Amino acid sequence: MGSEPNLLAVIQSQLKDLNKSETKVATAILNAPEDTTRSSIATLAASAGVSEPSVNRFCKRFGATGFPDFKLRLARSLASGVRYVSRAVDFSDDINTYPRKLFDNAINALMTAREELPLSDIERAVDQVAQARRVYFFGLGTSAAVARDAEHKFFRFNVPVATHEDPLMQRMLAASGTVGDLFFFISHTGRTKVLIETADIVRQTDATVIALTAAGSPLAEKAHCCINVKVEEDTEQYLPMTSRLVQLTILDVLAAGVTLRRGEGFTPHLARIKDSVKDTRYPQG
Amino acid sequence: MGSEPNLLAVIQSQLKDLNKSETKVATAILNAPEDTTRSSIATLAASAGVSEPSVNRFCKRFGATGFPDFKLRLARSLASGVRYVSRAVDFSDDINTYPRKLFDNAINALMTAREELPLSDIERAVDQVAQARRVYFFGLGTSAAVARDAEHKFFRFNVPVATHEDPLMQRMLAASGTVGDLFFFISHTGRTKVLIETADIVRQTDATVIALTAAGSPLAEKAHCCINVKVEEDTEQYLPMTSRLVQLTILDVLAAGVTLRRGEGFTPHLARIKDSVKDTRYPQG
DNA sequence: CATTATTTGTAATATTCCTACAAACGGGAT
DNA sequence: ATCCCGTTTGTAGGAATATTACAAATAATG
Repeated sequence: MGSEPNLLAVIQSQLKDLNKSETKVATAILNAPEDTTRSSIATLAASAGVSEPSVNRFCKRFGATGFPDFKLRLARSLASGVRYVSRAVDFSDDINTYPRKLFDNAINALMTAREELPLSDIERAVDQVAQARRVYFFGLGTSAAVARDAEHKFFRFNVPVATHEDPLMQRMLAASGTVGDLFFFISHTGRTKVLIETADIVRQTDATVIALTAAGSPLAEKAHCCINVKVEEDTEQYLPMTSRLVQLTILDVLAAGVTLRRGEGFTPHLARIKDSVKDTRYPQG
Repeated sequence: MGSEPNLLAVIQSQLKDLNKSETKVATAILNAPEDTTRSSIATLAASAGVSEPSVNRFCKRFGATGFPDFKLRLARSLASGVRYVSRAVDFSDDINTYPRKLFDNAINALMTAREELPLSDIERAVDQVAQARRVYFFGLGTSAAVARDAEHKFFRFNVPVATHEDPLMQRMLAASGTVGDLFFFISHTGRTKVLIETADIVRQTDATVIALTAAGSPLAEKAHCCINVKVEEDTEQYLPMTSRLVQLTILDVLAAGVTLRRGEGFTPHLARIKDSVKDTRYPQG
């Protein structure tokens, strides 16, 4: 199920390429999207000041099979998070708009990712992690924080785990890889030179490379197993925000997968780890 | 917009109170909710093995005015995040279910948070950060990774920013705080003793304390300004997953807020920082 | 076992939607 | 300006879809 981009946004963006009656229909819908989902084609035609077939043609123009299908898509769009047509925060935003926009973007990214989860890649990655003798999480910049988070998750599986932000350290460790070692690269762009070079070094050993990065990127090419994160983000202009949320969630998925692989007998071990921090906290309530 | 409870969940929960044909309809819908939104009442009636009026009655029983309205509600439910009634991953899950569950949980947490954004707290926090002479991000465990991420975001504002995971270091820095210093505490539970003690130490100075943590927690009490993250998560049994996503997104919001506060003249500065890493990457394409 | 309440289906009706076609409109050439 | 052609828009009839009224069947109760 390829989740389409927000329908309202699409209509908005094509607004100037529409003819007269289509424009009328478009503005009517944009003005009252919620109502549109509840109205009949006759009602909408009336409130737009056009005939019913015009509405029908409008719907087909936007990929629907007809008006009912269009309403369904619209309802989905409205429910699915993003309310603002323009997603980027700009200087005309204020406290009432930009927090929502950012949350909308985050939600949208996760929903998109959810629809296109590379389940087989995930499964292979879980296998690799579950079997690994040692795991390194390497990332730079924003992804370094993600790598750190991964470390916090994966040490629980009784596998030595390490994170390093120092590229030299990363290279040397990469060169020392052997069978059973797993190098887990995290990168939003997949085009960071030093990371790619390091991945290259790993490939000259018997160790395994997993990449959590953009599909088709140079880093993805180097990996034995790549989990593609496809997030449309204007990284050139803004900071990567949503991509790291997706990355973190995918790491959660991997961790859950390894837990399931370990089986029910493993839960006491996890519980012991949890218990160990109990005394560092004030009790609830 | 009061987000109604998930329609599938409602149907599921009332399943045993339904009569024979209603049960048939319910199971048909639960088995193929996506398809249902696309089918006509005749199709659904056939696949459930009942008559059309039975389907219609079923729809009305669940609050819809009729079948089309029901489909609309169903579409909304499907789009709006959580699909599974039970959210926790357990050992009966497999690759086809647990990744989705985890994503559902993440999306749900963000949607919930979006509906209850503490805008005035956010605004105050933005003020504080924008004016600060120096900012420290303190977190432990999972929140340490969040703090690290925050550091990566906020150094761009020409304010000295630091993160420390060492509690002793945190204490000493806390004690050295003066007017203009901002100590930003990040914690899921808000009950971590050492963090709270450190916040206490800050309060004995002229520095400011901001907390990104659970409402009503001991840590929240210590803060001049607290941004409450209300995420229902069974932290006792599982690891905090969704809460850190919300925290990260809120930090994005704060960063955006500070950017807006700095004004349009500040963008060249941000662009310069971005440009500085350009040569570390292979060009796109 | 009869009676009544509930459930379910049939068939007719009402609503909604779509298609074919014709009229109106607009732009370009003579 | 006027004719022609392509596009746009509306009208009207017909098809699909959904709803209602009612009757048959089933289950529940005394």
